[in-house]
Amino acid sequence: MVKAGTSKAGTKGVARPERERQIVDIAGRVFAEHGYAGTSLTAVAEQAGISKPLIYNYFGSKEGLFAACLTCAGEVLVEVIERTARLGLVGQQRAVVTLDQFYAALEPRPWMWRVFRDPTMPATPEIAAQHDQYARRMHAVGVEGVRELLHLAGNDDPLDASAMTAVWVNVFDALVTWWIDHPGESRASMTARTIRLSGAVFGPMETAPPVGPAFD
Amino acid sequence: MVKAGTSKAGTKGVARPERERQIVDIAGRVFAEHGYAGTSLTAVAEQAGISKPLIYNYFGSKEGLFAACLTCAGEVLVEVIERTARLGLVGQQRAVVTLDQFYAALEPRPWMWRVFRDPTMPATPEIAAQHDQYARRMHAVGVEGVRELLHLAGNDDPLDASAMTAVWVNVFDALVTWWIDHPGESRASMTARTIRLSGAVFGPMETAPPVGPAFD
DNA sequence: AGTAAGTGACTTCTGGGTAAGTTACCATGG
DNA sequence: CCATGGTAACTTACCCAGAAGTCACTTACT
Repeated sequence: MVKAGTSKAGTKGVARPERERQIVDIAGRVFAEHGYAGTSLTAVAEQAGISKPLIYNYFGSKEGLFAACLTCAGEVLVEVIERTARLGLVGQQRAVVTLDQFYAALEPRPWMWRVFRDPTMPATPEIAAQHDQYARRMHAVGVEGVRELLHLAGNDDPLDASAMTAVWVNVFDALVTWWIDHPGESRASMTARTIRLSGAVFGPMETAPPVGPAFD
Repeated sequence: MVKAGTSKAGTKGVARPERERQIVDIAGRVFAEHGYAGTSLTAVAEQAGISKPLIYNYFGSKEGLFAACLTCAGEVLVEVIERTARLGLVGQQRAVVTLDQFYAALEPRPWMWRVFRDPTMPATPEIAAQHDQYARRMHAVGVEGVRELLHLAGNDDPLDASAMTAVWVNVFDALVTWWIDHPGESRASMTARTIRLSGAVFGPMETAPPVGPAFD
């Protein structure tokens, strides 16, 4: 033994699963703020109050840590969008309710959205495949709604539907990002704002949408 | 002298201003693809067919090179948006014409948009101030148009206008990014698509917009 | 000859990743 | 109730590739 008592090694009584959740949450925040490429694991470890090797112990690599964050984000976001789609709403109502559900899901962890859309995420096949899987499922739901809208306007061009879906996703992005930049706003006030803006653009809705808790 | 004739040093007959433009153009492309944080100047130099010290000679640092790209992008984009605003169009027409002008401006250098919105750009005060300056001017123009739209709907909330502007900017972003991802599309086909989508969402326009060359 | 354009070969430092060890918890057997 | 060893949680101190940044030098044009 060397100078017993001076070393700070040794368990702190935190079990692995809890510590992993903790690290993913911190890392997600840092990834969201600086992007994958701009993030150093030293900084993450510092923020999390632990040492770098522990991260490697649990996640294997920087990419592995990002993959964990991506899985966390992807699962939540896909779940929300697919569940909301099953409500069977259409048009403006569908849009507003989906946004409201997103706000609810992102309220505790706003970093999820940024991580999912990080343009600097690693370009490896593993990450790409993982991201693609979630993106496809979300895109499929989005395209379905968009195609219906375009069809009503007499447009069945698949490229138009693709572009329109991109627009729609970015509208989400704008509102979520705006929300992150205005931390004073609650989920409720964001949803109210969404309804006002939607009304200003498309005209007011006939019936109030069934906005409620995240899980009905 | 050491082994005269084997060295590859010496001018290649390219004047500094031209070489600078060249480097900015290449660097812009690389920054756009990998983000500032993910880009190495060695790679840029390689792509440009020159050596790294020349970049440092002309731009001082990696940040300086990025600043040059940002200036280039910011000037062009602000000029487009302010000039288009002066046309005095409103509503749907204004939106479509602005987008068309953006497509025209970005056709030769699509990287400008990505560089301007790079989330990994250096967080130094200099860069932040520079970016802010351009962003403010663009936002101001956007907010002006948006406020009018909202006012017509009886909404004068400044926060609503701010959020709506963010949405509007991201709609741009979506279409430009979609375009970058679909290199087969020309500016003309993008504008046509924009008009179709705008019509599907807001209803067809009464009068055709005056879409023309970048400079009238 | 003077200067602008240009480079090879360095130094330095950051950040991903690792080896080897330290400490606390927890089961057992006495 | 206490020693004792096994394991899981943790750290310090390091390696090393690659990228930022620099220096001394060379070549071509005028």
